Amino acid sequence: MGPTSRPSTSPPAIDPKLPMAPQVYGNIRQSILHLRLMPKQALSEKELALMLGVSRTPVREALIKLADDGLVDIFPQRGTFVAPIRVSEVLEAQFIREALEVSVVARVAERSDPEVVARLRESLARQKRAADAGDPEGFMVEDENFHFILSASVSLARAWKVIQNVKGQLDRVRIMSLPEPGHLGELYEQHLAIVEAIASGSAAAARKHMTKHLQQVFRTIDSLRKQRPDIFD
Amino acid sequence: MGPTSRPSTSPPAIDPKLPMAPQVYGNIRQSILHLRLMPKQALSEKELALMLGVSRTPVREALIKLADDGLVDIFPQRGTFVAPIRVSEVLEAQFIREALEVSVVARVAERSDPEVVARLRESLARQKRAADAGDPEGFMVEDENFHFILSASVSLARAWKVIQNVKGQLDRVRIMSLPEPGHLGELYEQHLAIVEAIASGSAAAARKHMTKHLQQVFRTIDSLRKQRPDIFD
DNA sequence: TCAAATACACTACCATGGTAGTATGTCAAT
DNA sequence: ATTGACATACTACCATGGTAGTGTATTTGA
Repeated sequence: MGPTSRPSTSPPAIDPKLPMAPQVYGNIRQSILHLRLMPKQALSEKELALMLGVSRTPVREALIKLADDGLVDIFPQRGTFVAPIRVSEVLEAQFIREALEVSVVARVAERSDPEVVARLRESLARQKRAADAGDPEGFMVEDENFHFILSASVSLARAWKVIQNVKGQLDRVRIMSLPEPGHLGELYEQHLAIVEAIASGSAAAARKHMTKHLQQVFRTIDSLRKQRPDIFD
Repeated sequence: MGPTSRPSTSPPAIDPKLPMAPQVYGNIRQSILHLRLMPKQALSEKELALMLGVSRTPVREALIKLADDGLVDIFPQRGTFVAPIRVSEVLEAQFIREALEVSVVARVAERSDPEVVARLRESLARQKRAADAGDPEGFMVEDENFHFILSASVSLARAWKVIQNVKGQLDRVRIMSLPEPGHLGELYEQHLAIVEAIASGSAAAARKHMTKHLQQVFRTIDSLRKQRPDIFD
């Protein structure tokens, strides 16, 4: 691989000027979500600290937060392990996310702010480009941004934080299914329908389309359990 | 105060056999919610560690988690402070809680499990006793339990965790308003209506009554802002 | 050969010392 | 009287050593 080629998802380097703990958290989290750290794999504070070039304290703090997210299991005095993909927890994360995002998008549709709609349409354009180019990584980033715009536009920062946290349980299956042919286009169409509902000021339609969009993950889980039964509970 | 009198809410003692960090977290959290630690008050790792008889590490970990809950503000290299009651954050917490609990109770009503209804009625009986006795502390405990039963009965442990976390923002105002005359009875009646809806299997009615119940806090905020403007942002 | 006892390597947890960064109060210079 | 430099006293953050508890391999007993 030449210096110009971008690794599929390189773990971001650690900046010694910034607080270490959040960076370590983000780094490990991304590694788990992208399955560089495989489910059930043992993680050791000492080893991670060595790899990331920091001491054990920020690593420990990061692992505690990841345990809170349900992405790692900490067994006191025994060890810390990447959490297996537990279907029940994925479904519960979906339930929580759906409850929140549907409520959020309803509020967005009630306001139906043209400036917000414009920003959403810009995001849609970028999504279309990524989908047409067959760029799952790029699409993923813009997908995140799309959903962020919704929460932020109605000043629900905390809701976004909660969604982000529980979404970790969903992202591992979502990321694995992204490369499937036609999938990106499907997601784009669903986003489009949501924006149209918002633009028309119909909270009920926005709710409906968001619900359908988020329940897409059910199909993803089914197909994935057949292909990769090894990484489930 | 004699040895038989129970302090209104004594901070639970630290058990050296159990993991310290969660105990410290719970202890400080309760102190904040019950306003023994006042908004904007400075907290120092060292001082808290000394008071609780533990080292600074578990205190630090507890404070990090409390910062995540929005109950303390950590300013790196400057200090940690009990978060003021920010109305915008209280309202957002209400939004999140409402979205989740309404979805939960709808699911509970869809199932309408008689065994669950029976457990809810038992909780109602205990609430009534506490309300009639004018025991806000006892009512509060049973209130928590009531809402816990709802989430647990449909196997939504994570949802309960999320609700608990964001509810911290609401509890400070809720706890202050509990002693108001007639308030306990009101809450009891609202709980009762919710249980009736569940028993009749009407998800729509359950949603409606839960929404109304949770929006009670709006009135609480209004009256409290007039009485105690000092503790708001 | 097999079971119980032991030693070992490993863990997360807690305690504590060092460091860089920030606020405040003191004092000199203008 | 006001401003600037400097010393001091804090802070959160990170590094690291010690400890009790846990699995596993090894040895010891028959």
